[in-house]
Amino acid sequence: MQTGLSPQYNPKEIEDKWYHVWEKEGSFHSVPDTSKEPYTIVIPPPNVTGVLHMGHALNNILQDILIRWRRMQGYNALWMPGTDHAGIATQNVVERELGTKRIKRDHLGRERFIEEIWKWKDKYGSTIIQQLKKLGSSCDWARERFTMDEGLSAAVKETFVRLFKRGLIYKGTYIINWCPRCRTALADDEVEHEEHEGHLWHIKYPFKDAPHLFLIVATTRPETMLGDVAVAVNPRDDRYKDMVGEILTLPIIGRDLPVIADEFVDPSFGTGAVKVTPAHDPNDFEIGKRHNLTPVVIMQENGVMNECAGDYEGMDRFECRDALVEELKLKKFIEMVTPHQHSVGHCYRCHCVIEPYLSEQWFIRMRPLADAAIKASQKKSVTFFPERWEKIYLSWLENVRDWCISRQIWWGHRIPAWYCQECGEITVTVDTPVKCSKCSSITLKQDEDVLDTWFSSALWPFSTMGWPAETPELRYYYPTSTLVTDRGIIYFWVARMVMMGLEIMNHVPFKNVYIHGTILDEQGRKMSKSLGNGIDPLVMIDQYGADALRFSIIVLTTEGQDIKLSESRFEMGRNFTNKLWNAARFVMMNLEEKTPEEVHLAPSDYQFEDKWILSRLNTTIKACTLYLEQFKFNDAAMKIYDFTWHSFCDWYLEIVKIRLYEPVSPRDKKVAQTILANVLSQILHLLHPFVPFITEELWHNLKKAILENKITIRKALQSKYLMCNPWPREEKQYEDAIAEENMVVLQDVIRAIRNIRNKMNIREKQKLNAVIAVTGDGEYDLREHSGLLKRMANIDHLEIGRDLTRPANSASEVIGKIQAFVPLGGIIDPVVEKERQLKHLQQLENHLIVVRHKLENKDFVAKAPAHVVAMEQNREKELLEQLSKIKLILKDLG
RNA sequence: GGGCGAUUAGCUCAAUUGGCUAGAGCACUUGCCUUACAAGCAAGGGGUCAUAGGUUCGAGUCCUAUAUCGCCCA
Repeated sequence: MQTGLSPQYNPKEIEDKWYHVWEKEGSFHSVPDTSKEPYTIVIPPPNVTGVLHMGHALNNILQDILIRWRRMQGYNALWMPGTDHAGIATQNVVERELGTKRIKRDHLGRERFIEEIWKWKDKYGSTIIQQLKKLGSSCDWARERFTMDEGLSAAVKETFVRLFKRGLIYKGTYIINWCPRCRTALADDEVEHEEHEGHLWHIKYPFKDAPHLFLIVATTRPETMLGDVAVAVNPRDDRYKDMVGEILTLPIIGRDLPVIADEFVDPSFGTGAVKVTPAHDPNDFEIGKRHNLTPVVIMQENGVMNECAGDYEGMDRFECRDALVEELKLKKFIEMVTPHQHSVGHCYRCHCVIEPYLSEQWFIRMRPLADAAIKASQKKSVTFFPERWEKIYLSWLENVRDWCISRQIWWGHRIPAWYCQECGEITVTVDTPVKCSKCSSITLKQDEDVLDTWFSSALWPFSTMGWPAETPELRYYYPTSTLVTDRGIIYFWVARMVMMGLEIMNHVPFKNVYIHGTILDEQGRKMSKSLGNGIDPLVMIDQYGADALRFSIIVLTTEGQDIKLSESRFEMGRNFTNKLWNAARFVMMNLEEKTPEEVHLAPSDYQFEDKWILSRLNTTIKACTLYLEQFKFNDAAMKIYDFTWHSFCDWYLEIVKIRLYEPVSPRDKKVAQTILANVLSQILHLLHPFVPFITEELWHNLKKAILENKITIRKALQSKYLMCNPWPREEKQYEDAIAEENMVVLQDVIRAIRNIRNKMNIREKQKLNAVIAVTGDGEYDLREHSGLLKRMANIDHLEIGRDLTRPANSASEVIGKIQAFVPLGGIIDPVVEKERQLKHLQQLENHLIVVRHKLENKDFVAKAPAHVVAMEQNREKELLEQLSKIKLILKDLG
């Protein structure tokens, strides 16, 4: 018996091989074909700077399962891959690298710096793509896109121009979030808020006309007082009512500050009087507008104080804070300092403290776009799985503010707006204009800024399909079917894609959104580089194999819950792939015939166990398909796992060994071989989306063995590769409830006898005799299955009959209406046996108490459904019968 | 401050929408290298379902509080 397969599964020998074959054969490639239904997923494009982490792994495994499954189901499945140019992140990476060579981007200039980034991208940008391939991702690589490539850039420009013309994009001067390190504006959701232990400084502002009197304001950011233009109080605050209209003197600087009244001021915060710094605080900006105050900007773009900061010019903002507080203390302007916890915004790219900053930027008017996106989910044009995420999506859309889309960096899509140097007119067009649209001057200068990366990502579902060109792809694949992503980018990406899809394409970009959990470490913390608690998926693939990684991760993924992960969890997947490997090895070893003959089977050829395993398989196919339709990946995986291991391997393989080793007829052996091959083949099909490599490898070996040995396969071996074969279908004719019920009884009896063997210290190899007594009419004709029973429990002489009595010196077990007696003669340990029986007696009595308690409750009998009552009554009867049997045995034992 | 999620076996998680004695993987105990697999086989042990009330004939499941932990938003 040789199969050429090693007794241990070695993933390294096969994974790369199959990936290359699939790719070379174009198996991942999809082309529009109106005779087939499309199933489309666009990948959440990873950053070009990215390196595969566990979050990516989970995200892409889920997508690959869906794509492979739908492809097998006959859909024209497209998984559109690509990467994101990640403006700020990529620019930071390249700047850092140049920094090691003591080169600054300002020295290089814009064009040469961008050249450097492209060079970097060409060199490292495909890292994560190669890593996705290691996972087995069946993306259509021929269609791979990059958010900065020509087509996508055209889509960005076209969208910008359209939105501008529709009045949805405007330019204006507002308070935005400014990162002094990245030297750019950020959108609201690009700011991460963290609670900080800070201080509340109470500062005395003297009255101009009475410098010995003060009004005290409280602030968490004292350095911003340099930009103060007023002090505001609540108009209903009696403490300050009389002071409204008075003039204060800004300490240090000496600027006049009017005391103004504004509803916004919360009388309970601090002293109830707040300094107003319109250039450095969003609320103050609004107050400033209401009161016609001129903002004073006190900081440069790099966080260094400017000329308006007086003596503090040239000082970093935090140094300035310390120095200024010192000076205020010295000059007795500090009333008091109290500890104060407040939330501080940080840049999501560099973690630097964000500065609210007055600046002229481009914005998208969000209200109309958000309203459309809200309607889309309310109408279920977009459905979230699990559905609770819809609320998160809605709450953001309902409260969204205008989106600042301009970034003061160099790497990205340059804003298609040109300024006339003569008349100041702004021309917004897709193609570079030659002259001003108003005065025809040719002195045009393009806006220096680039667009937020998420602007281009928002177009991803249609820009990747060729839009703005009217491509067959766009018509065929849009809208896409499912989006799979992490909850972290519901705002950044999912909501914005919906808005842009509706605005530009007049249709949502995807029907379903599946939000999966976040991968955490063993202690439930997020995996991060700084904590060093990450698990590298590539190391895990190297150690356990990609399939083991995939299967383990999926088994742990329950309904969008977060996943606590440790390295040892991958053993589960490895053990399973090894089990599968060996089960297949066993099947193939036993298909081999010297002179194979073709036999066509009829259902009448099937033995009991054949009918049983086919019925179980059928149930498994049905459940697995249903679970996948509901995005219950782990239930689907567990179902096949359980069937493969605990039905097929533990029972079917063991039961049919006798038919393979000592066949009663060549035909019956052939029957067993055929069922083995067929069931294994179906298992490989069901498992393929989860563990693509090992299943493809085994299926090819199996296919070869099937053909060589003239096995009639249940399904024609259609495709060249398993990945292109049809997904198994539920077939009613294989359903066999009786076979399933009977097998449960047989398994119970076999386990009971094995238990006796174990408890009495009798080796497995030693044959025993057994007497099986069936009470009453004996629902199960055990005699029909006595062969199976004898073999599986290693019984020599077996007597089966109605109401047989217990032979002397027997160990016994009660299994429902059946009693199994194992005569042990001198080797029985009466003490152990009595203990066993007493324990069982106790269990049954406990159960009886519960059942009787229910039945004695009149309300239960009256109000519970009849079948529930009948069930309990029946149980009571069974329990009483079993108890009487055990009591009899105990009496015998003395 | 608001919202969401979690709390079930030593650990990590299930439980088909309220109805059999709450399941699985890992870990544990006992016995096995039985030629598919020791990454394995066979047989076991292990749970006051966070707490307190409530609804119901019946609650891990529904409701109301409370506690602890986590995430998001302000």
